[in-house]
Amino acid sequence: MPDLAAPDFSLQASLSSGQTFRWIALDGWRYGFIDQRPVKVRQEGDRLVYESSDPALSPARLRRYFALDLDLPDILSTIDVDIQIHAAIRRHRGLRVLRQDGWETLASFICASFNNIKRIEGMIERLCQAYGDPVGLNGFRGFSFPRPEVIAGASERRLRSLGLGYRAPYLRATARLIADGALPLDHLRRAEYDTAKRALLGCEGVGDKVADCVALFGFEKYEAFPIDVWMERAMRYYFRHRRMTRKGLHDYARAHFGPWAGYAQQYLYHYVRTLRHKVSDTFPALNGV
DNA sequence: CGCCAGGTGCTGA
DNA sequence: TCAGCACATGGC
Repeated sequence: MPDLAAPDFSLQASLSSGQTFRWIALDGWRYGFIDQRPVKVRQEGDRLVYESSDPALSPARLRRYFALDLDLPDILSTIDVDIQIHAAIRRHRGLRVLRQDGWETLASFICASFNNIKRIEGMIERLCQAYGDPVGLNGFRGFSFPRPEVIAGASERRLRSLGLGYRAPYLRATARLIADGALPLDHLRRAEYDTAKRALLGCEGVGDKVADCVALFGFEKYEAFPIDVWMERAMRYYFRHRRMTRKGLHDYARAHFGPWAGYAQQYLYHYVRTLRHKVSDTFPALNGV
């Protein structure tokens, strides 16, 4: 079975930190999709073992998807600037920001707004069952993520029946934008962060937070610093700036962490989400204030 | 049951 | 520019 070098890597932290919604644990493997092709992976020490029936999924392709070409210790050293991020890094070292498909990331995070991860996973799975193509790998049966053209032609009623709620028209409108060529996602990969984010904000259902998630997880914009309710809560204790707006926290964090702020965000997000106690106990500086 | 969730769009100051 | 509000749904 093929494998590749995976130093400074935690598959578990990377797949369970809320950046991707489609990987399934089964028989000691993680099943998912890369380039619409099913693949299974497992970490063994500092090797990543994988299997796919499609030869197009080369070791180089997986290396890129899991960001194993980046020097993680070097990245972490640039964001390790205070005791809170230091604790998050110490706990989840090896977490990497995956390089996911741009369209799938955009569609997924439109569904993710004002929602919880369990339900997001269910919504996306039903979306794939309804509009994707059936694929299999060993005992795994799944569905590819639907192309924008297919979602663009879906009825709002049917999308709502999948549980998308008020996001249904947003998703369809965005799919149409992509299908019509009005938003060329291919260009965004090479664009600057500001340019990419501005373009993404032109989609319905995409505000600051979703645009930052898509820029970071789908278009390699590592300066992006998405602020959801968890990050906002943490940041208010963290930076003692409770009165700042979300935009204020966002700009402050980007300046604080620098060009790899997106990595800092992902470590902090996963850290506060996996604590057993409240965020205010982790960041006690303002207790009683 | 009530509260919460990887927020956004709209409105009115 | 910013605060306040409605919004669908289901997990817990």
